[in-house]
Amino acid sequence: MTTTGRPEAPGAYEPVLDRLGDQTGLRPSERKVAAVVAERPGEVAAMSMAELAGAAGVSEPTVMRFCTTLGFGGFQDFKFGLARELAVGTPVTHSAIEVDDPPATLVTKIFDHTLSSLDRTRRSVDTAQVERAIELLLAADEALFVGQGASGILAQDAAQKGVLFGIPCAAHADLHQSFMAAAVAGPGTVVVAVSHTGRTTAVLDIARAAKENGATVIALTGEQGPLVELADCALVLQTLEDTNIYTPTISRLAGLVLVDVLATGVALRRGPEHLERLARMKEGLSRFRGSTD
Amino acid sequence: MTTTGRPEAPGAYEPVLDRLGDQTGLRPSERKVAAVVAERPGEVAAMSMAELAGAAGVSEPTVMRFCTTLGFGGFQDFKFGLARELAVGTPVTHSAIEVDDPPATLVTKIFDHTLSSLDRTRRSVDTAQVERAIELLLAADEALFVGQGASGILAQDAAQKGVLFGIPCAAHADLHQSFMAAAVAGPGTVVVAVSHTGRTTAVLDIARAAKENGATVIALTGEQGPLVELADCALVLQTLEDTNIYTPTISRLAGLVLVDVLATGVALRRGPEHLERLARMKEGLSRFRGSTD
DNA sequence: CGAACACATGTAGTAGAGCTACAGGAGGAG
DNA sequence: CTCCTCCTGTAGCTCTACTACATGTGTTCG
Repeated sequence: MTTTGRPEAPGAYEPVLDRLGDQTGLRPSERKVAAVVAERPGEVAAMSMAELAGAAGVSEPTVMRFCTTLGFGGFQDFKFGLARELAVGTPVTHSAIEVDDPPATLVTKIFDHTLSSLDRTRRSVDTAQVERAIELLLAADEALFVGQGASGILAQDAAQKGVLFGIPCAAHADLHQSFMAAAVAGPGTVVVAVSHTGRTTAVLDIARAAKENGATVIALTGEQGPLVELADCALVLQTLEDTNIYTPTISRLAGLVLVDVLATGVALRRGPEHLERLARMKEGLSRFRGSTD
Repeated sequence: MTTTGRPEAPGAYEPVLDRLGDQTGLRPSERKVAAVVAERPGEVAAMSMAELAGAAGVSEPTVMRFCTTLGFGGFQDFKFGLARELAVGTPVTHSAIEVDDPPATLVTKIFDHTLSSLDRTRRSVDTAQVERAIELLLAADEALFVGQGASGILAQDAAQKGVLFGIPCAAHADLHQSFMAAAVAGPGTVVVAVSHTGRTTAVLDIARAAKENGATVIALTGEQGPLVELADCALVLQTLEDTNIYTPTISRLAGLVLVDVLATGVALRRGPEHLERLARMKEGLSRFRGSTD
């Protein structure tokens, strides 16, 4: 965006609630403020300075100091940061799922966690690599999506977007088939290797085989590692630390969105007549409702 | 939450930017304000009343009237609403994808759209139906996930969460297999029928067959329709109007998150020893890195 | 065709918000 | 015990958001 200090959108983003925990560097009375904020962030977002000061049992300047200590320009700035964080969903760290949560709470917590996690992922996406991936896909004659387990589903999803990519796309359920396809690949093939861990051996083997045949390899992964080193282009998706039971979903969601970005990017660059074909196809699809989705 | 008029979190939620388009009911000079807000919402969120008035070329009370006309309590309230909406991502309606968008813009727009769309979906989820679905799954002996095309991938993903559900889960790539499975289903079987349109004939047939055999049917769909009428429990996910090329993804993402909610809900209710088994399994998985994801 | 009305807009004024400079007081070191 | 340092609250200032009122403009009806 801009490089001025004046925030265009509400400020450079650093998690607010996270920092309330490590009270190092916070003065004693400021911790009272932190406690109130951590306890009822929603209410605090609607409070005035005097109200928050009263609720915490301190004076107004203390609240002010609390804000500046946290790195905000002032109380207003702090409130916006808080509102922003609340809007995007309370990170699960602060609202861990409990065994006796009713379904309504469960829905809220999981959606919140998903939203805030996707939000963070967005900020970590390397657009240069995305651009490169789009170019590689544009130059390719065919694409092969490879992944195992959860990542396999992501690969299949990507392959379904073949019409957008405008080239033949495949994602084999069986990795042996993928290996065979990679073994006969040529310079015109792009292999998109999906692996959350970045070290799935089967996927690595396939990527390596493809590369030896002169094919291009795009890595879609969650961590640095052997797959990234091997690939011509690496899309690394940072998600929140995976600590919970239901975790792998987040990275998969982030992957899906990124595949969307790639597909859309490629489709747009293929020019107007390609987009027209897509529109016609969509129209046709909707007319023959009842057999597809 | 609370039932008081005083907003706990920043206000009852109604899209702000959407309403800037239909300028019916807006006074001429208020439209100048609306234009500025629609054009540079990010900057506006950081402006004071005087600044916005200056930017729009009107007086401060006009800005004030603009806010109240939109249904906000005042300028502050409006700013919070705006900030909230910006935080969660600008809906694509207001930042449609252009052919010449650079990748960075593409990433931002698509992520924004996804986030805001998921945000809306969250608000429309019927928690009573979620609770019912969880109960049905808890009572079941086995689960069968059915879907075609994009929804098929969703079904597969759900089936992969079988360990969480704690019962045998299947999702056949071939719908004939699904039909056969449904044909031999009994009262202990839960069929989760996934269809974005809610009128996919093949899926409907399978659901109907299962129901005739006494199985329970949970519908996971995007619209009211025959599937919902047929089902014992209907999870209807409202997403933004599907107008764009890359649309189906949103509904699929929403579906994934909801499946997450179901899986987590079921797992939690199965009791501590089930959770322990899960933890052990996860640990085992991470140790044998290199073959799974 | 003109007068009166209603509506839209800006001007003036007020209470309170956020922020700053300064002084008092508690706690620890010498 | 005394001094120094850091923390906290008091007092005051500026500018903000908001309200009441007056002016102007467009429209309708006699």
